[in-house]
Amino acid sequence: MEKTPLVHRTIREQVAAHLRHAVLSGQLGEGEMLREEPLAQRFGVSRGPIRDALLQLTQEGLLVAEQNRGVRVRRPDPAIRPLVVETRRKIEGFAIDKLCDDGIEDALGFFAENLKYFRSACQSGEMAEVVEHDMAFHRHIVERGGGGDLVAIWVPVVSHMMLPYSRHRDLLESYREHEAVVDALHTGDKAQARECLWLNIQ
Amino acid sequence: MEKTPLVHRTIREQVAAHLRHAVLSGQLGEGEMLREEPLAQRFGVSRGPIRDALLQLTQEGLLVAEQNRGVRVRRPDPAIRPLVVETRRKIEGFAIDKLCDDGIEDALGFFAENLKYFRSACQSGEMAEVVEHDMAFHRHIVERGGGGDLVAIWVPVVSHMMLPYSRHRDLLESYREHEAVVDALHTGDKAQARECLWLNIQ
DNA sequence: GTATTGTAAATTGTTAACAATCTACAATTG
DNA sequence: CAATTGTAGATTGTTAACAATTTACAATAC
Repeated sequence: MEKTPLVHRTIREQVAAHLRHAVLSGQLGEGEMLREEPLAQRFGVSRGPIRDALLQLTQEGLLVAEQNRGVRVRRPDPAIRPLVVETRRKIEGFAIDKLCDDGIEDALGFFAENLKYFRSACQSGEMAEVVEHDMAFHRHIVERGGGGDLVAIWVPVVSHMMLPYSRHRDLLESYREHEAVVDALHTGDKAQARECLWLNIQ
Repeated sequence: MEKTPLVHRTIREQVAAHLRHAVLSGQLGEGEMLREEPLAQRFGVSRGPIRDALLQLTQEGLLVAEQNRGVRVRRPDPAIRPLVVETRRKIEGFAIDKLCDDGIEDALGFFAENLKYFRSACQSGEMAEVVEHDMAFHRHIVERGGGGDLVAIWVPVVSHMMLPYSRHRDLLESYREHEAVVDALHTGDKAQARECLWLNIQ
C-alpha cells in the first residue's frame, strides 16, 4: 500500500503559513501592526497559537516584536541587502551542487510540477501563489541538497531578502529563470544549474 | 540624570537564555529530550512561557521539534559545517568592516570589559560563562556593524556552528584571538581586525 | 507464536480567564 | 500655560484546566 502522509498541521503552522504569505505577497505592508485578539477572531481560534505563530515569524525575521507592544511587519534594512544576496547565493549554490552529486531523478517530478504551478501563478499575477511556488522551488533545492540544518539557516536569510518581493517588471521572466535551472538539472550540467540559480537570486 | 535601563525580561527570554547556555556549554547533550512539565516545575512557572522558549530555540536552530513528541537538542550535520563557517565569516567580516568605517570609540569600552570577563571565564574553565562572553563579543560586533536585521540572520548560523563548542585544547588560546581583534580595532587597522576575526571563526 | 487491535498513561496542543504593562489623555500642580 | 501626575482602556504576558495525540503494552484473533 502506498504511503499517504495526510499530516496533521498544527494551528500555529497554519496561521504562520497564512501570515507568511500575507507578508511576502504584500497584503500586509511594511511596519503594519499585527494584534493578537483580532487575528484570533479572524482565524476562529484562541490567542495561544496566534502568539506562537507570531513568535515563529519574528524568529524567521519577517516580523519584529516590541515588549508589551505587539508585533509589526519588518522594514528591511537596505544596507545589508548585498550581503544577504551573497549569503543566499552561497547557501543555495552549495545545495544545488550536493543535489547534482547525489542524483536528482526523484526530485525532477517535483520540479516539473512546481514549474507548472509557478507559471500559471505568474501569468495570473496572484502574488500569494507566486511567492508560495517560488519559495517552494528554492526550499526544495535547499532541503534536498543540505537537509533540515541548512533550511534552518536559509529561512531567515531568504525572509530578509524576499520582503520587497517583486523586482521583475514581468513575472514570467522569473518563471523562465526557474525553468532554466530545471533544464540544466535535466541535462545534468552542474555548473550551468548553479549559474542559472545564481542569476535568479538578486 | 543618567539612563539606567533596568529592562524587564520576559520569562520566555530568561528561560531561553538559560537553556541556550545549557545547550551550548554542553550541560545538555545532543539528542537529549526536553519535556515541558519538568522544565516548568524546575523554573517554577507554567508551561506557557516554557513552550515559547522551546519554540524560539527551535527556530534558532538549537533544538528540533517533532509534532506531539516534544523537542530535543539538535545533532548538527557535519556535512554543512564548511559552508556554515564560510557564511559566518562573511557576515561578521561585513559587520566589522562597517564597524570600523562608522567609528568604534563608544564600543571600545564594551570590548575591554568583555575581554576581562572572557579571560577569567577561560581561566576558570566554566563553559557556561565562556560561551556567554564569547557569544556576547561576536554578537556585539554584528549588532553594532549590521543592526538587528543582520543579527536575525546571524543567530541561526552561529547556533549551528557552536553546537560542538570547544575546538581549543586551551581556552586561553580563544581569549588571545579575541584580544588580537580588539587590539587591531584600537589601532584602527581594519584589514588586521578582519583577519584576526576570520581566524577566530573555524 | 505472530500479528492485529484495543486501552491507559504520558505528553503536547489549545483554550479562556487573570495579571502586568503600556499608551493616551485628562486632572492637577506650580 | 507648561510640566507632571494619575487614571482608564487596550494590549500583551502568564496561568491552569481541558482536548487531542502519541507511545507502549496488554488483550485478542488467527
